[in-house]
Amino acid sequence: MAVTGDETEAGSVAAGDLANSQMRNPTSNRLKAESGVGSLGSQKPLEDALQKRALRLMKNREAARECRRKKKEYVRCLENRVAVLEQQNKTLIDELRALKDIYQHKVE
DNA sequence: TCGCATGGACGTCATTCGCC
DNA sequence: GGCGAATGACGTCCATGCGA
Repeated sequence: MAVTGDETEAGSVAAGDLANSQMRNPTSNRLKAESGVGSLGSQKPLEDALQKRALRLMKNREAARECRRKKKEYVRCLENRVAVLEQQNKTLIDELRALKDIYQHKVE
């Protein structure tokens, strides 16, 4: 466990990640292209596009968190099930051994 | 003590899936 | 078909452990 949930919770983006994402994503250029806003004309469509993008990123960020939480829970459940089944298997093997033993003594 | 390997968590993008 | 939610893939950061 390196980074606790509390440290990076609730929209506090790690500085490195922020820089990273800005480096990788030529967002403003793409938005300009998408919104049809060039060097001239109203800034409104661009603002709308930026706002829409920010909202989408925020929602996706939260969705990703929830997705990871569910995945971890799922894995935990599977691990528990494995433990239970292994125990059952041991018990059944012991039972079988005991029954074989009883049978053997009766035959003799 | 330093450099490296590893693992966990994160954000973003691309894709898939289900609903309208 | 379009749209939003869910998820896989990827790159990054950070903490920790370990050997030189």
